Amino acid sequence: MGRPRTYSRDVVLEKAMSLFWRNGYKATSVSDLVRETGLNTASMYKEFGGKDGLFLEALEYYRDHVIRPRYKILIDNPNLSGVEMFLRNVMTGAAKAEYKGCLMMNHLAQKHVISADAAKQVGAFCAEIESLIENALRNAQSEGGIGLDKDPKQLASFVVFSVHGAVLYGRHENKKDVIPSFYDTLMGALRH
Amino acid sequence: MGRPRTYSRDVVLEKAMSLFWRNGYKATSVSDLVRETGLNTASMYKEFGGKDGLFLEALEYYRDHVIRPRYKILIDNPNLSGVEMFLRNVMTGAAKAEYKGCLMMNHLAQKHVISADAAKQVGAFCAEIESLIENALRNAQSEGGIGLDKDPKQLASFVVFSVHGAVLYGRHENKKDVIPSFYDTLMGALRH
DNA sequence: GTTATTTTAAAGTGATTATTTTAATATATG
DNA sequence: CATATATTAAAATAATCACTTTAAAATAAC
Repeated sequence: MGRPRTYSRDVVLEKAMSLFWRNGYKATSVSDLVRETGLNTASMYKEFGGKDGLFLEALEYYRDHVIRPRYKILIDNPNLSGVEMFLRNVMTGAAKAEYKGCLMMNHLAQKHVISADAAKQVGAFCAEIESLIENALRNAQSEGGIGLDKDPKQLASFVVFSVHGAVLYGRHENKKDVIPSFYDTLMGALRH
Repeated sequence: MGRPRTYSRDVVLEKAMSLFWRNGYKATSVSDLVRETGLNTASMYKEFGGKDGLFLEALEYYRDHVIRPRYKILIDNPNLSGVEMFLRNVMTGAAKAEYKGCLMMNHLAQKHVISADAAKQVGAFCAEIESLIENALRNAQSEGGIGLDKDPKQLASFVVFSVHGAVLYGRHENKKDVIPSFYDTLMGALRH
């Protein structure tokens, strides 16, 4: 009952995500959000509670619709080749001209500017990837892909650390051509 | 002649730098800046032209007073041990609890929010470090510290890429203990 | 078709944003 | 001591900030 809404929740979240991704939480205003999403101000507060709530849901949307398909590769291939493919994807992505970084990791450099809930979400997101990679590396080790002297947990942290590097380094407009070469250097570090 | 200023330019820049470092450009307001530095609003605009100008000078202050002493180690030791010491410093720094990242690299994730001049400054800063490391690695190669099959320029990019990783990854409050171990993994990647 | 319910459009909220202006204050020079 | 010069304090600016309120509009149930 009542007047039907004219907006699609997913369309709104998709557009809000894009804005937060490109400009960051602080530099994205509520008027930017309502203008770009088409969502009415009152409806935005009714639906998401405010800018913080919309940001939090945009983070979840990003995780579920942008990143989850990307690390499906790690779930389907929980082994060394899964890690290889994942890391190669990250590096080729970061080498693209219009690279925007990662919505989550971008906000690590502005952690105290976002809400505590949002910061927690960012941490959980990175931990989730790290544990997927750890699992893959553990399998890789038992298959002989990486040496028994290695610590899969530590190596998984190192891989995610490298992803963080790509997220920031990929923002340099020059330097784009060298990024894919990091893939080989990193995989060498995993094996040796 | 005229009324003497009651502020010290360096003290103002030091405090402004701290604010921008901790909160980022966008989340640091002019009223924050005048309150914290003690500098009067009118004097701020007279001396620095505005928030953008103050930020730009804070970046320069950071480069000259915070980072330059840190990569003096690369100038005094333009070889493999210089790179080792530099990288170890970065990793132990990023592992500290109160780690704030790098004022310059922090703003890579919010590049379009800062002025074009500031963004250029950030790029030049990273390029400067990269060329110092390249020089050190070139010497390391002729001294036999790293193999002749390696490309010093590419390795230097990889090292700076790793510094970017530390800057972001170091913002995770948990995960602090694993960061120093990345040093060994990275140095292994340089040698092998 | 009335009523209850929900969303919309649009104006209004006070606080904060970066920046400017006005006038008082403090010094160096003549 | 007067004057020129520069910095100060403090008020004023218009724009934007996140957010709220009011009332019109559109539907479902009765």
